[in-house]
Amino acid sequence: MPEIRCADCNLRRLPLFLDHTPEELELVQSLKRREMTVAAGDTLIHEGQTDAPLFTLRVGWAFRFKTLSDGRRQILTFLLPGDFIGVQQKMADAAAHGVVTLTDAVFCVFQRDSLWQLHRQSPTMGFNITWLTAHEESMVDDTLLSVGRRSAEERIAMLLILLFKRAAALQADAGAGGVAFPLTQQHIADGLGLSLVHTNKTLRKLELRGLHRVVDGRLYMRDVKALARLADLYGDGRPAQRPLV
Amino acid sequence: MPEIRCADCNLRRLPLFLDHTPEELELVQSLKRREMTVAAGDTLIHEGQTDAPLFTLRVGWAFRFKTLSDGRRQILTFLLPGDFIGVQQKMADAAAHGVVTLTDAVFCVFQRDSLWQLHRQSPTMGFNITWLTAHEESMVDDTLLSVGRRSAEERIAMLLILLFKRAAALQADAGAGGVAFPLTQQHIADGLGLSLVHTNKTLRKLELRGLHRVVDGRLYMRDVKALARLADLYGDGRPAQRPLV
DNA sequence: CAGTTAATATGTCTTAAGACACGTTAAGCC
DNA sequence: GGCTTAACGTGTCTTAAGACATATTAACTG
Repeated sequence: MPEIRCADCNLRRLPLFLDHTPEELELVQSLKRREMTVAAGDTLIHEGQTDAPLFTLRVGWAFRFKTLSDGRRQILTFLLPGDFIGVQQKMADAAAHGVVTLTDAVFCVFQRDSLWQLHRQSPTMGFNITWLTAHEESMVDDTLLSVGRRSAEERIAMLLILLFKRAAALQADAGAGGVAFPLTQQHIADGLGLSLVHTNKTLRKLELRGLHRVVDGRLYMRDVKALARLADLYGDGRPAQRPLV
Repeated sequence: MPEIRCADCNLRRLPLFLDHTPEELELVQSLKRREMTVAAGDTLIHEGQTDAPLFTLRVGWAFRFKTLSDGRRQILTFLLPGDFIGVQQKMADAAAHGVVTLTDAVFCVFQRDSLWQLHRQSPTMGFNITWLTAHEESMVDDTLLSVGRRSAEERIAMLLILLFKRAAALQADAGAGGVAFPLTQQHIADGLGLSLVHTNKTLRKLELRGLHRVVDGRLYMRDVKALARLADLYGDGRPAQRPLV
């Protein structure tokens, strides 16, 4: 199967992503080494690995996580198409995080010094990298607020809304018929600092109250207003337009 | 009182910070508008404010936080001298976080387009900004792991170790006689997703076990090994050398 | 097609952490 | 010297979430 040219990348057609100049696209293209197809549940980056290259997730979902030595796991963020992966590894003093796929996935793999090359050859792309990194952090900030201060119900409401919006922004029809939702309840639990059982019960409760529905790997929102009230979320929160590396 | 020239900044003499070229220093100097002195407990950036300038914390401690509408507060990170503040506000789509000082503090204030100017005029400084942003994120990642998956005792052990190391790296004697520790128990609670009362009891328990001591606004480590074991922290974790903007 | 495994579901019991109600201590101040 | 206020400390009771024990269902597998 032929690899896609950056300029032809299907993601770029989505209104979620900013337009880039031909020069910028050419630069990104020149740093791209290959594409990599990975099965669901595979490890892309091992926890503690420090020599990983940079990736852009092109197809599929994944997540970043950390674990304690006795196995307790915390998922830091979920990764969706367009997410740029590996900036933290390049910088981290402390042990880094791992990355595992949730679905079959395709990644664009960049050469190791791309981070520097992007900054050196294009201030705009350098700025975009900073943007993406800051944006990633603000997602972790939100999760930290949830895990630290929200109840189990509130956390789940929050997660459902945010993931729904992110997923909807990646498809043409804005999620009217639901969105693909490849997380198991264990992933939700690990993302919210809850136990599997309590996650199941809470999810069940919200579903019974008619707030949402998960069937067959798809998430349907039934009462976004109620979920948003629960999560103490205001603003439409449509995801901002973002760069795509 | 005269403002300090970047090249003469006392922080730059610390081994914690990387050396910068005269050109880089000149660039930073040219973007600096003024210094700003702020009293302990004052608000530097209001939650939700989007037009804040960029700052570097030069003297004192502060913290970034988010709150829910009913007042529940989560501290995201603590800020120490050398920390660069405001990148997230510039990028955030969602409501941003606030910044409040813990002690009297001095900030260097940069003009509003500095983020772009740094990238445009110096790839190295642009790269440094990305570095700092990624580093900040990895601290939030660590906290999220704590809050999501560590017990109260473990969380407190973690926080004490990390803050002690950061504070020690900022003074000449590596913290042999303890380090200044301006947090109240309420701040610790808000940083770890605990209640004030439970924080007090847990802190008390660790102190009684001889693991640490807090007297008179200073933190003394009595048994770092035991604390590190509790926190499931390995590696000496000496903070990496970092850029200073 | 029995046999295994992953995911979801539910009931019962336990516990870590929260809530509430007080005390204590130290600092600032008219 | 009382008066106020902020931070710290402690005991008792409650509760949200965890632990454990089982089912159920669906998919995969040899």
